[in-house]
Amino acid sequence: MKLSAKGRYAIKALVNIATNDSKSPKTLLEISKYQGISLSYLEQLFSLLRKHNLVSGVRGPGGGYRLKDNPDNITIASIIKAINPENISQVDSEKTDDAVWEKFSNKLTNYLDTVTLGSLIDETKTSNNEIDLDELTDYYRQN
Amino acid sequence: MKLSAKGRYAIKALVNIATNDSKSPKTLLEISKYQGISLSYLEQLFSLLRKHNLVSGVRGPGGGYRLKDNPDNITIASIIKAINPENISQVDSEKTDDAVWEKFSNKLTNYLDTVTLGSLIDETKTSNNEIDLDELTDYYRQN
DNA sequence: ATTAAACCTTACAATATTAGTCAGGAATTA
DNA sequence: TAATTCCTGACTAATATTGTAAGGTTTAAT
Repeated sequence: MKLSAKGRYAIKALVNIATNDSKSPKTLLEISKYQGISLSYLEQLFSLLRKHNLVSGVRGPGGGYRLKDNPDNITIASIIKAINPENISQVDSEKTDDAVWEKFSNKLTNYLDTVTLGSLIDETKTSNNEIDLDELTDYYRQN
Repeated sequence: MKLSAKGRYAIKALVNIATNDSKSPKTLLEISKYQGISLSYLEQLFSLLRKHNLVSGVRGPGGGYRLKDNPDNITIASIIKAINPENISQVDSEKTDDAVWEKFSNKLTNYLDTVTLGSLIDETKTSNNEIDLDELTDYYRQN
């Protein structure tokens, strides 16, 4: 479980996509401009995110990226796991005899499994394209 | 909020001290042998931990380190904060305009404020030098 | 056909972290 | 007083992180 700038970029980018009001998918170029990060770096990140089934890419003009699931179903733990290549399984198994760290790591992972993209999105901010049912109900009641 | 090997060493070392059964304080030499890490590196870590009032050193022969507080009162957040010099306040203030990351960081810090050293120590393992009150009560009830 | 975008690969470089050495103190107590 | 330990700071080498650059291929909309 590693928390670094890489993870921060990934989480921010995914929130960016999650809050995308447009019908068409979000391009990495837009995200790169918004976050002030190179397109190339984002491509590397999204290659991993795509391989781990968190996003799906749409090629060609008008293409871009969409989330593969509802923001409320995408956890921070799954994002961090996706971008952290844990190929070094030998090192990992060496470390697993460390009960203390394993216990903490488990606690943290369990927690990050409860934090979703949706929970990071400001609840008051509603999409332009979506209908707020409560507002609509209030409107009808008053008229 | 940075989670790295440095933090792992610090947390492990503090748990090591917390579970120290001996009357005398735990020496860094013992910890360095146990963890397979250099004494000098540990000294650097403990310099920070001491400055942040998490441990107190006892000098001279038979000296070593003790926790400054009960393991249940020492949080992971406070440990990580202690060993991560956040001198780079400019970078921090630049980043604070990032609502998403700030929200996540706050959530994580709040969580790590609830995880204590005590919660990482195996509950079943009781110190040799301490009296288990429940056991004592049971003993008296039976006799 | 042209274009915009994903998608892929490799190389490169700046910076940060990790892990440690070395050298010297200062304080404490057996 | 000598052993033990804390404490400090400077320095270094190896490695990992973080990111850019530069090329390409594939796909689909216009």
